[in-house]
Amino acid sequence: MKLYNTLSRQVEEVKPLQAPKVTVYTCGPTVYDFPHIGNWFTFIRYDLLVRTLKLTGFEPQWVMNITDVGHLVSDADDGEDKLEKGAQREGKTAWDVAKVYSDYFTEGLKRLNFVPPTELPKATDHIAEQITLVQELETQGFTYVIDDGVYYDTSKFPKYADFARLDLDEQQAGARVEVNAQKRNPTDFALWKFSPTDHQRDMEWDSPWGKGFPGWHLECSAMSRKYLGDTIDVHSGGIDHVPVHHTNEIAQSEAITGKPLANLWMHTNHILINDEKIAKSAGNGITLEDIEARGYSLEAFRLHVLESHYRSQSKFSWESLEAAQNRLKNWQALADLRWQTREDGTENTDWSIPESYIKEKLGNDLNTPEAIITIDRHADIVTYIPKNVVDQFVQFLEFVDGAFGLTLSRGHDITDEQKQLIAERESARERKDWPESDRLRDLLKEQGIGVRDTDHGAIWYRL
RNA sequence: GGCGCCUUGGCGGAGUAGCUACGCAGCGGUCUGCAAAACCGCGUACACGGGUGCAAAUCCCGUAGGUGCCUCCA
Repeated sequence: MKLYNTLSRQVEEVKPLQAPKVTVYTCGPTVYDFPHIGNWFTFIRYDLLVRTLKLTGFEPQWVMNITDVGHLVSDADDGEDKLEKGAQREGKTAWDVAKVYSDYFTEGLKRLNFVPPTELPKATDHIAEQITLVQELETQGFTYVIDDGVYYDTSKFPKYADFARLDLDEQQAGARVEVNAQKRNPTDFALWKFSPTDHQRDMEWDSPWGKGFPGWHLECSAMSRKYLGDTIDVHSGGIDHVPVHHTNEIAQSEAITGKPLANLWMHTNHILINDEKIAKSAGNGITLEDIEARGYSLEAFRLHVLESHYRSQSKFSWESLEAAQNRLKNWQALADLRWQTREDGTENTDWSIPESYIKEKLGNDLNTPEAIITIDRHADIVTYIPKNVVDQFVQFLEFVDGAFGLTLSRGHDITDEQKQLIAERESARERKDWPESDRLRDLLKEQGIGVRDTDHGAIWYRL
């Protein structure tokens, strides 16, 4: 199993510390609003990672955090809290908002057929661990206190710029004006923010430094350590996290443990809609509900996600989703051949061949586009399944479902009545009673069943 | 200003050197009772200019355009 490692900027073999166990940490959602499809793109790709690790013989332990603490829009004093803002918008407390959207998210994982993560820890359940972490950093001299909080002094961590290959001096030259003049370095970030004095926050906790709330990078350092130990095998997140969030996580965790936070860092690229990034202000925040409202299945959406490579900046369009849905139908038609086996025939596909090919492609930095072709090819060529290989075929379908998170193997046969209609149509055709055979074909069509005639009889498929 | 990425046919999107994926859409044909499916052919696909190779979409240099991040962000 090979993956591109942001740390080395190269494709590397995954080498877990305690194989076959492999620890995976994913930076999860901030639950202040409905996730848009760009968010789901990312999470589906981590699901793919976990599935592929399983496929290649590993036993993944997958932890994805849920950020349910409201963090400031920026570290500047005038920043707004996303959760509190969401609460204001909906006339609720930040706690209510966090609950609603975190429930929505976990429900979404099920709707999209995710492998259930081993843990889905919430930041608000790990305040004590986060405070401990700040204390450890304080003991080791990495912190300082200013008016609005406890900060991390990035100049004390010499490797700070290494991970993202930042050029701190040049960056400062063109960066926007730093609002907080009390910070020692522009890259310094809050570990613990003090509550404002003029009003009460919905979410705040006592700490050795006063009432407040944790900085937003802190939870990942605290929770990954708690659940997966000092060094994670694969740490994943959106590409936008490289220069700030993950850089800061590394600074926090490695300052304390002296060990690598993760051996391999996987980052997914973002998608574009109409050549623009997804942003609430652009009004292109499409949700799962929008997809379903247009008549597309979430399974088609999942397949659409897998059609592009996770490191490329791919595009979303309704046309592409339509194409994915058609592709899925082709695959479903192939899967439905399991109900239409024949005793005789020379068709003799060895289903272990595409299986190992798909494994090989996925194992090579999750090359889903190439893996997908394999199934297309077979969906084109195979017209029936001999009875004696149906078990192997079903096993292949289960393999595909496991690899891509689909439900091809969970299909069901058509009803006896429908089979009867097909048989009647067959005999009508033998009698050359074309009006009757066309009537029966239309009847089946109304029931969502298409029929096509081959040299070895009629084959049905779902429309 | 800094750090990156990208540019493939009507659309989407693969492809790290040689035989030119795949899905969607179009045209012509074979086949078919009609369909469907499949297959064949077509619309001369690889931003531009150099370079290195017997050979480049694929490697190197440059140009143009686009785009992401540096601020919350998947």
